[in-house]
Amino acid sequence: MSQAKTAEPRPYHHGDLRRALVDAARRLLEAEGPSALSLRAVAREAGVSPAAPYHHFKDKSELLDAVAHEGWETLNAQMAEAKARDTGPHQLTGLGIAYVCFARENPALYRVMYDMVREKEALPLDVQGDNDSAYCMVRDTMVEHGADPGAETHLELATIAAWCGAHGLAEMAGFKQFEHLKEELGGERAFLDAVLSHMGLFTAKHGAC
Amino acid sequence: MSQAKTAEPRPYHHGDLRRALVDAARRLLEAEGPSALSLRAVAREAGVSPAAPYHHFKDKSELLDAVAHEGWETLNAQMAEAKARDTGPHQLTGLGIAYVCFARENPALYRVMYDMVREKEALPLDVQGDNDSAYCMVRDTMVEHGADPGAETHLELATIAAWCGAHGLAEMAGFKQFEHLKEELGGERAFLDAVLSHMGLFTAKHGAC
DNA sequence: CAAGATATCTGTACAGCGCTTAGATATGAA
DNA sequence: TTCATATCTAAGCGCTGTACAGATATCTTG
Repeated sequence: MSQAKTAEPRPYHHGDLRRALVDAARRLLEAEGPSALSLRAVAREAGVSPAAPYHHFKDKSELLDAVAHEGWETLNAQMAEAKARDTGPHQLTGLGIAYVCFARENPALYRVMYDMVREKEALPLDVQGDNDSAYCMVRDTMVEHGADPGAETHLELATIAAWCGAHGLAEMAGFKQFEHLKEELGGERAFLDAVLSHMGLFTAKHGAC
Repeated sequence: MSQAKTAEPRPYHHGDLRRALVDAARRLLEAEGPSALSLRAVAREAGVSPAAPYHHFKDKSELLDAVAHEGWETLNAQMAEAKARDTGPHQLTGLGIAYVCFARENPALYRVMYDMVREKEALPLDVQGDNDSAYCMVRDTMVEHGADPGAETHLELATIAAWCGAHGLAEMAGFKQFEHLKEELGGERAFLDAVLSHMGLFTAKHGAC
């Protein structure tokens, strides 16, 4: 491509309202939670009129899509980092911990991410393709030194099972019923480690969050 | 108690508007999905004014609580039924299947149920108490003939791990990426069976949905 | 049966929401 | 300089959750 005609539209008035809107949304999300994420509130936070966002996003859900997309990118990056940090046999555990820790540290963002996933009924990145999505990272790590390569083990199914467990734990780790367990085990991190190891698909204990 | 003073409030005008509202909500939920569940729409469906529900529910979320509560009761009943149907070594698998099947057959209701759970940050029924909640049922079944009673097995953690896996699968089983797997395995039911069995905590395959 | 207390429901209203439309304004191209 | 176009504002529609005043039906008490 040439330089800056078809590549980037480069807005005029605001500089980059699209960017500013996504940032404002993330700021609101962290400060006030997912229920405060109205289009009008985002526009207010960004200092523009309520109708301005419609020149950059088809509707509200498209804005949330953009926020969620950045969330998935961050999650992918953090999991890649965890994988690079530990190349030993506990890599899978490290990935699981990284996943759950991200969700626990960014609960509002994780909720927006999964709201979008539920609406689309699909994980955000192509599972088939050999891209570097988190899902494929888990699957590949499973091949390298995953669970026992028994006769009945189906790679894709094992990956799905692991993903389901990690997602379930990510959503439920904060439940009040489990607080006594966290104390018993010595903190939330130990609790996450313990539950993941009981899932069988994340084999040993580790330290990577 | 005597007859009808402290027992049931028995409303006057409508007969039992509270009941009618919950039923209307469930009807709307099944017909139009969770996004159509506005308080006004429920009141419309029940044939009363928009303000009428406020004499029976503090606010909208309390109405949804009631709907979700009935959902959990139904789920508990279906799991108890599954447990009674098969008293053999595959009881745990039957419970897992019953859980996921309920969620898959009542997706909108399951969403309302878990929205409430996420908001309260707690499972709906007391996990500690020895009541007959689904959670306790899973735990007890695990004791009776669950996974291997190895040295490192912590009953509560194993139950949580199983619950996380089942919830994850319940939310993700419908994802488009998994359709080719369902075909490969011969239907969604076989897919659910296979993923659950890969979780390790639900041991063998079974037939109970 | 009469009458007052109370629970239930209606009508109306308000602020906030997502979104649309028409018009103003700033920018890039001719 | 002029025009086309991209960007933003102002105003408004129908919807939402919720509050309040008043009407009405039922229960309770005499």
